[in-house]
Amino acid sequence: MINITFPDGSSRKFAAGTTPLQVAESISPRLAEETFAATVGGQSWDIQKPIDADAEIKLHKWDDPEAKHAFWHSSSHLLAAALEQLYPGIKFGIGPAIENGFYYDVDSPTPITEGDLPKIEQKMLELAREKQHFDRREVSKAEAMETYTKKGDEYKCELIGDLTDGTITFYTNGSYTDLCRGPHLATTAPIKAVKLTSVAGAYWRGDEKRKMLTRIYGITFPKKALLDEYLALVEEAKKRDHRKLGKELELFTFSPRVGQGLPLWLPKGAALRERLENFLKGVQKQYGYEQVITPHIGMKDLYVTSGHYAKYGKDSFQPIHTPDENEEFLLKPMNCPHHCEIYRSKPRSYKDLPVRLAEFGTVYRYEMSGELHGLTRVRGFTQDDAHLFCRPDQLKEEFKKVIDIVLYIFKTLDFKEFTAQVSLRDPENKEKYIGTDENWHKAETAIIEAAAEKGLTTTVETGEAAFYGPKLDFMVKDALGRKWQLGTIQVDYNLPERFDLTYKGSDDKEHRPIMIHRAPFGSMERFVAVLLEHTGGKFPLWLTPEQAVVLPISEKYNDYAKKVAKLLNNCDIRTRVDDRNEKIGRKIRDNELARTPILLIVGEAEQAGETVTVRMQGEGKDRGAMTLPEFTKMVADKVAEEIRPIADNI
RNA sequence: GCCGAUGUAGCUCAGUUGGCCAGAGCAGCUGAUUUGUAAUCAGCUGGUCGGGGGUUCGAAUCCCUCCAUCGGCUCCA
Repeated sequence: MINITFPDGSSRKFAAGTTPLQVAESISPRLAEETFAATVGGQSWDIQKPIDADAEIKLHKWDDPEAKHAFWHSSSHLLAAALEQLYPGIKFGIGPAIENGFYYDVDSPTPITEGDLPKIEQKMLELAREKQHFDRREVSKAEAMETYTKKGDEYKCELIGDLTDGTITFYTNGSYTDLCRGPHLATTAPIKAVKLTSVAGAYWRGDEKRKMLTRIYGITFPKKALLDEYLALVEEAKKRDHRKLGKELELFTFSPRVGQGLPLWLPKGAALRERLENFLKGVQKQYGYEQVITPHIGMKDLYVTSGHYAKYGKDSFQPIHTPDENEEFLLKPMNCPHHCEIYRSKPRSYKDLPVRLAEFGTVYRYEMSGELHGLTRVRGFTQDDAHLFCRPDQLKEEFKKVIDIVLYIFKTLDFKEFTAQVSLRDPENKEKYIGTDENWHKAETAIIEAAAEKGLTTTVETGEAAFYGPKLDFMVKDALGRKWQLGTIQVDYNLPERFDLTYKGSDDKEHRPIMIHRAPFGSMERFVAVLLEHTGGKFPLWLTPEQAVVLPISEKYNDYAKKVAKLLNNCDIRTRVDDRNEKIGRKIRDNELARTPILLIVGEAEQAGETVTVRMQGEGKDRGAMTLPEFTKMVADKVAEEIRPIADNI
């Protein structure tokens, strides 16, 4: 007999060799049906794999990531099984479970296109209904190699070559056998709904010098309803795609004549962006930042000095040709070297620090054409950049203040869920980084303590630090639960060294300042994209390009409408008149679709009473008539509610 | 950059066994209507069918090439 301990601490005796599935069955048949994976003694475990010794057990139902992983991994084998029947001679690369579903990389003798996916789905469902068992078998390296050599699958042979003898397992379902670590479902029966989402090319082992395989992406569910839910979410995400909304709301556009990845901001987009910039400028001013302005180009030597030129390679930089052949300018790929030169422009005393230089600096980076994507990946973008030069004893305090700014921004823009990642250096590979152990230790401690003192929940990633210092990155979750990386705060010992930045200490000696790079938005482009997808284009009132539109019932009231708009604009409420010769229903429809937050309807009654009838976006009906003072107060209150002073938030 | 798909009016999209002057809806313009809470009616304008080259009596449609857009390019068996 063995002792099985459950997560709640209780334990029961079972015969040795009992499987997690049998454990589940002993509790309830329903649980057995819903259990897709198990963790036994801290290790992921097939639910049909016998347990031979005392162990702690955790049974995973669909909502656990472990269950989804086993479910999707098994699904990728099911896909492979279907492909093997439909495309004889097909060879297989890898087929893992991923965050949303799974994929399999294949080398098919006949091309597979999107049009083929439905028939593959059908085959998968057919095989799933056969309730094929997943059988696990340990094999020797020699046997594994022989199997795949015989089969002529060079990809699997290569994988086996990298594995250690004695750790290799095969899984078989139906007539299909695959090299796999597992774990898997007990049978294919729970796979009730299948959707193959796309086919794409993918390099074998991600190496662009190697052969390109066909990657088939898919997702499966234990219930049809879950698939429908998933597809609905995908639909919603498509509706909120910032590229689509950017066009619909006339925020930005691209032109091939200007160039790939170079966004053109339209009037409304520029207004939105300007408002965001002013918001951040206002916050930064309160924190003692000073705005600076630096050119869009710099001498090549500047970037050689900073080390960026060597680090990123010359292909990332755009040369600017001038009549003088001896001059070489580059388009500015980052602002830091320019700000270092500003720091250097006069002698600094320890009393002057911290020096906080901020700039909405536009930079240019030559991303590979296939990497470009809407506003999130572009070749020219504006960083909400700032560089703080401080003394070692100020580092932690400065870092905490930057965290405050980031948190204030998230709160004001309604990003309720976010995580923070601390990236440290890899202590095993110190030579990859520059700087002394002492400085690294100080900087890492400062970040960890600052984050803890600000009450942040952080994950720590060792080896993810920049070569010049540790950093803290913020990831937000948007309204659809998708994660985006936004702000970043980085400590840098490198540039002060390279630019020989100093300050005179109280001891009358020269000291080296520490630099903090930070960009709470990341870039204006990326932030606007994330904000668009987060809000679905329904921006908060303080931020939206057009706050109110006055809708005259007929042209007879256009003059009154214009008067209202003029008065409101004088009160800094961004207002326009929709004086088209259209019926009121039409005007409401168009302006609702344009996501205008406030519609003001004016006709006979309003004109006579000097009022406006207020209809808020999305409410479906109006709130009745208000006088203009009442209305402006309502707007002011709402904006004040949205954009609270920093002091209220930290 | 590479693999695959796509590119027709400002927008969304029809239009392939190659065949009369290339279509629709929306937007725009003109006129009628003067309207009370999600599309008033009528007329009109608008396209080098992504660019260039080729095949053909004839090309949006077939071929080549270039450009752009979209999906993807280790979340390791």
